[in-house]
Amino acid sequence: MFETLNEIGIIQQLATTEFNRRMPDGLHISHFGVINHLCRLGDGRTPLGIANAFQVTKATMSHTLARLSDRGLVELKQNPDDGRSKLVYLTARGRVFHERAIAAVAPALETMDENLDLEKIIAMLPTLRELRAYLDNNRGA
Amino acid sequence: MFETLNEIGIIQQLATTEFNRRMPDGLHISHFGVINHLCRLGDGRTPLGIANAFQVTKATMSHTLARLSDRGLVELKQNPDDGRSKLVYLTARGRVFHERAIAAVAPALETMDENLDLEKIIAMLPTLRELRAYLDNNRGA
DNA sequence: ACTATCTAGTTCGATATCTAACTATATCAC
DNA sequence: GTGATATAGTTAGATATCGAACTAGATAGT
Repeated sequence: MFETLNEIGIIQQLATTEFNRRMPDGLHISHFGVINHLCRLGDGRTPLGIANAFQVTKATMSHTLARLSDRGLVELKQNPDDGRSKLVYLTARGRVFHERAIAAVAPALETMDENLDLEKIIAMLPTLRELRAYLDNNRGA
Repeated sequence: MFETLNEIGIIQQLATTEFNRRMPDGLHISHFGVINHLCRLGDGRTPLGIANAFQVTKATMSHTLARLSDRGLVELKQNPDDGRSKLVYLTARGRVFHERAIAAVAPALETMDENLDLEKIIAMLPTLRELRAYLDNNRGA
């Protein structure tokens, strides 16, 4: 178990560093993650909802969204249904960034698909999801 | 592929945060990693060798070792065979820390073993190692 | 032997993340 | 309705990590 977690930690570190290098405009993969989430699943989501989707703290998401907002890639509006809350919307520039980021990363992903046994990698997904769900449900326990 | 990497990233984040909370003396899991490495495989290794084992930069390892040295958990000596290099040795306090850290983390790992399908998790190891090796060999490519 | 290149380690600046403390709004109990 | 508790988001402080620039020592080519 420890062995597996260790391997996962190293992979994540290598992958993150690699993808960060490829991100346009000096942005971080976490920024892409948020934009990608909003593009794929639709915008108008709350910061907390996005934080939970990525399993980061709301403080971290607040920071990430502030950066994205500074760059004009997203816009935060008051939630009309809840005075405490905000809703995050993509801007036109945000959608352009999404396209460019995908283009920057896609070649590396394709090369990986060609050089690794994709079937085995996809076969790990259910087990990885179980592991994630367990860790999520037992936080701070 | 992206899906899998994303899942791995989230697992690593949750696991790191969780284990960091459990580390004695406010130390970080990366500190434990180094001490554990030296305990299991023997000390008297170079900083760069340890950095490569964990796939972090030498700058990061320099920082980590400085912290461990401040706390008296390791000792850095000049390498008699190479004037540029140093060798890292565990202190008695370092070995005590190792015992305490193991004790702090073991229950959580055991609970995981009981609640998850350990066989499937171990079965992922070869594929994870391939993935790690690929990323390692294609850094900055 | 000398010079150019490579390697080991450190230092510096930037940044993503965490926890903890704070503000403001919602909800619930009575 | 009013007060206690819970939730959304922000801010402050700490730290691990990275890349780049630097120093010092080793190695190779001529």
